[in-house]
Formats: sequence, C-alpha cells, structure tokens
Amino acid sequence: MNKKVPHDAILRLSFYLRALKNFEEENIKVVSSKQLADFLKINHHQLRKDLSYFGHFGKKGVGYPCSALIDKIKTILGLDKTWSAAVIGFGNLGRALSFYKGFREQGVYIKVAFDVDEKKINKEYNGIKVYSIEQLEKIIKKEDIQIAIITVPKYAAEEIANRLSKCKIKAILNFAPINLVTSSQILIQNVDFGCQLAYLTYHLKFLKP
Amino acid sequence: MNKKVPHDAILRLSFYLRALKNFEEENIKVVSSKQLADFLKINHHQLRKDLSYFGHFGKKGVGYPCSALIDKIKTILGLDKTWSAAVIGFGNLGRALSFYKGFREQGVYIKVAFDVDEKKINKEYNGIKVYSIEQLEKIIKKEDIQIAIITVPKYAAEEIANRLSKCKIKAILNFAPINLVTSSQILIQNVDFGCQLAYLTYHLKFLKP
DNA sequence: TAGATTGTTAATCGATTAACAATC
DNA sequence: TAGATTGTTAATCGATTAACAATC
Repeated sequence: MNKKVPHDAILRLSFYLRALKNFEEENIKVVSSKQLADFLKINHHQLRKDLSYFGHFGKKGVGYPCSALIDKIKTILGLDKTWSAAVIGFGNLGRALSFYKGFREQGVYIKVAFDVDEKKINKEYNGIKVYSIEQLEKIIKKEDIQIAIITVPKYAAEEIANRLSKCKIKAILNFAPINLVTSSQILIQNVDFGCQLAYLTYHLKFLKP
Repeated sequence: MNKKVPHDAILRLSFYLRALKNFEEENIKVVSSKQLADFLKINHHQLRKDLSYFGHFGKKGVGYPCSALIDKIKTILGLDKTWSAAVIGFGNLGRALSFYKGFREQGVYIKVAFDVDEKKINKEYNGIKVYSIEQLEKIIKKEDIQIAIITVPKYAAEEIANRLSKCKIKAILNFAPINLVTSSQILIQNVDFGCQLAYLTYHLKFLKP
C-alpha cells in the first residue's frame, strides 16, 4: 500500500474490473490472482502488486472475493460516483460518443453538446441539447460540467482547451489529433487512434510478403 | 541505429511527425532536436534517441531538415503506402470512423463496412458499401482488405476477431470495450477510451473539493 | 495440520535521462 | 576556427518480474 502508483497500473485496474465482471457473471464467487492473470494473459505477480497499491483485498490461501473486489476497484477509479460531461464538437464522432452507452455505465453522463453549426444549435438529440460554442462558459457553469470531451477539428482544439481551462473544467478527454499539453492543473487524456493506427502500419510493413 | 525499439518510441514518432508538419507549415526548413522537443514539452535527449533507432537524419551543428525528416518518418511508419481497411459494425461509432478524414491522410482507405442490420445492408454511405456480416470472409478476400476496424458490441467482438484471424487480415484496430488478446500473428491495437476516462475520474476524486 | 495463495521485499529488466565525443 | 548540435555510450530511474515469508 501507498507509494507512487505507476500510470499503467491505473489503466490496468480497468482491465481487472472487466475480467472480474466476467467471472461474476459466471457465478464465480472467489478468484485467485493466478486465475485472473491467466485469463488476462498477464503476470500474476503484477496483478497482486497493482492491487497492493490500494489495499489488502484478498484472503491468503483463498483468493479475492469477486463482487467485493469489483466494488473496491470501482471506488478506486471513481466509478461509484456520477460525473457530468459535455461533448464539444457535434460532428460524426461527437454524436457517436454522445450516444455511447459505455460512458453512462461508468457513471459519466453527457449532459450537453456544443457546436458551431447553426443547423444543430438549439436542437435536441436523444435528450442531449446542442448549444452554440459561444455559450460554452455559461452553460458549463450552469450545468456544473466537470469533464469535457473534445471532438472539434484540429485547428480549433487548442483554443477550446484554453477556454475550458478558464472554466472550472477539471478534465478533458481529447479526440482531436493534436497533443494538448496540460498547461495548468487541468487533466488531459489524449485519445489518439491515428497514432495507434500508425503503430499498426509500422508493423504491417514487416509482415507484408 | 538497430537494437530493439521501445513500443512508446514508435508512438512518439507520430507526435514528431505532427510537430514537424507544424514547423513546415510555418516555412521553417531546419529544426534542432531542442526546438522540436521544447515544442512538444519533452526531453530533447529522448527525441534524438528515438530517431537514432531508425537512422541518421540530422546534421551535426545544424539540426534536422523538416521536410526530409517528415518523409523519413512517414516511410518508417508505413504512411507512404496505401492500405485497405474495413469497418465492422456500422453503428454510430463505425459510421463516424468511416467518414473520418484522418485515416485517409495516413494512407488508410476504408473500402467497405459490415453490419447485421438489414436496413443498412447493401446500401452505400459516402461511397462506403455496407455488407452483411455473413459475407465477411468473402468480401475481405475480394477487396483485399488488410486492416479491420472493429466497432461491434462487446459480446460480438471476440467471435469477429476469431473469424478475422482466419482471413488474411493482418491487423485489427479494436474499439469494442474488451481486450482482444493477440492469438496468432494478428496485430491488435485496443482503443479504449473507457479506460482513459476511468483514468480521469480516478484523478478527479482527488481534485474534488 | 498441510496446502494454497496473498502481500511485500528484493532482483531484474528496460526505458528515460544525461554526458560527451564526433563533426558539421 | 569557434559554436552548435548530433548520435551514442553510460548512468539513472522506474516498472515489471520473481522470490518468499506470512497466514488463511
């Protein structure tokens, strides 16, 4: 317990959570670190080490109780709370993310969206109202938004991030193909499938016959 | 040069490429590793080290020629070639990705899509024809698809991945919230914004007043 | 009790950072 | 030439893996 937690260990908690849910669905009450690690094709030492950063969740000689560990990990990751989010940029990707059920399952509710397109502004889509980007600061305050999801074009992303950092937004999930650098205390995660795709093509070159 | 290249170094090449394009747009012909690294808020030693895995691209006492280095990195990442891709699952996310321009800019062309929904099958959207998932193997062979982009629901992802591994698909970009484990020689990149979102909520807990 | 499995400390491995000689 | 900057080797740092004592 305690000590600095490696960045990747936090991401791995999400994988553990998923796997545990699988086990629970199959009515398995207790799993050992070996079972869980084998299922995830990872090292069982690492699994135990990762969990040990946060507490003692297992019983020696027995294993981990599935359902209790699920709750613990949810609490660690802040998934037991509810969070309010806004999607900025209501294009194809923004719309897809607005309707993505996975976010709600994690307790993240997309309350509003923003766009520059007059045709979309002031309309409601599946219960999500689209506002003009001009009203960004006002609506974020009014709706008490904590998380911003950026899907605007590259050239607009930086300005949006700047405006957000002046609101009380605390975290940004950025889908624009630009590495927004964390200026102040605002948390940023860049989702960059362009890079991941390039990683694939890099390796594909070698495979190609 | 040579030696095993760290996983993250390959991803960083994409960032370098983007930054270099920025410099080029501003008509800057030559950049030093210091300039580029400062711009990206990273260590300049790392930048030089990463590039050195692939060759000697700079001139001592001078720096790196922007436009030549852009071409070199593109070649390294396989972005100088063209690749054929298919989107599997033509829901909101699948549709958004199908129309995403960033892929084409990287030389990855989405040729076809697959879905189970009769209403979508055999229709064409922005030049992308949607086929029944039953025809997966047939069309992939016919269209000579190399990369599959999975956006089907979680419960269907594993079966799709299995079927793909029996085709001549060499790489999968997976958006389903499940860690597809690389069975055979098929390359898999899991794009997991659920995990990245959980990483944000993990930290948000601490920030919350 | 004996067997199993956790949690933690130690060993290993790899990646990042630094230093510097080579050289434009 | 002197100054600047690369490319590489060495030092540091941190994360992963292993070993094992504690204990259910």
